[in-house]
Amino acid sequence: MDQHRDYESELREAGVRLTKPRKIILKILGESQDHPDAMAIFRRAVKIDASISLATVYRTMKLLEGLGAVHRHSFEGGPARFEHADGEHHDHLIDLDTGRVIEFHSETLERLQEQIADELGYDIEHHRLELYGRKRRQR
Amino acid sequence: MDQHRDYESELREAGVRLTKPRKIILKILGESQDHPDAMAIFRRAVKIDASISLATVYRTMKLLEGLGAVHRHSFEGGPARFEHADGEHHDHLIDLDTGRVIEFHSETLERLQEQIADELGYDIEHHRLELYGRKRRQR
DNA sequence: AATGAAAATGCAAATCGTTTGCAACAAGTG
DNA sequence: CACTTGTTGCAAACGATTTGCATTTTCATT
Repeated sequence: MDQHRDYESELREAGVRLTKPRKIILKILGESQDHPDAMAIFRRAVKIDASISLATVYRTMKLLEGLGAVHRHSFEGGPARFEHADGEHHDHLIDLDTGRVIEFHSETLERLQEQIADELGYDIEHHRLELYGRKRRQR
Repeated sequence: MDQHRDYESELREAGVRLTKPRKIILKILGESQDHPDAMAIFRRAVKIDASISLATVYRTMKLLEGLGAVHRHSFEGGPARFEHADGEHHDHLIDLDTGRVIEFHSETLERLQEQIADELGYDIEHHRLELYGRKRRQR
């Protein structure tokens, strides 16, 4: 789909102001390939503008989440981590040794979930699938 | 498998003392068909013994989790919820309107997950699959 | 049944991640 | 450039959970 959404325009259209902290956070999210938590975003932001506060990071993440611009993930034992909502839907495999997050997608799996919910008489609003594992040593 | 594990014996074998609070909590867990959180367990426990403290509930849940006697689930937005580890593995469908938790199991789904992890070069330690949905109105 | 060492408890204070009230401030309109 | 309103930074509040510590319990031993 849209590989490079123009979040700044989207925000403006949504009627929210394009402030300095927001621009900086948006930039950071765009450049992040990992899944940073609020504190990590805050630390990166402070390097660009020392006056940014952690509260604003949290407020901005909530705003962006509401606008569908970022996804919030609450992996086991740890603060929420974020990723910008570019790209397509995927699930996550968390490396228990490094904390690294690997994204994957399986259409079969998606359909299977829907089928299961359907059999239980439910419509899925959203779902959460996380695999926690360790790199297989050797081949 | 084991439909009625004798947790009291297991605890003793594990070298932990069978105290009054622990017996009460174990009893509550055994009788709970829902997935109570620490506060709910605490409230039920207080009815049996008014001197129990919330801290002990938390400590006991951590202990039981470590012994594999209970599973801890951190569903979206809310405190951790627990269930005793009887029965077989299953995943959860959370009713967004009522908060009710419905358990389900799919061997196909389990195998699919393993296959995906395998392709990524990982061994799954455990996983978390939660479907969030609403009851389909009508047939 | 009485003894004692070790473990477990209750309480309150501390912690972590996150949210909020409020006065000062900045964005976008005209 | 001024005004209106949204947004910020700060610090205090928050909910869930954990912890330090003095006091109680458990349970193996007498």
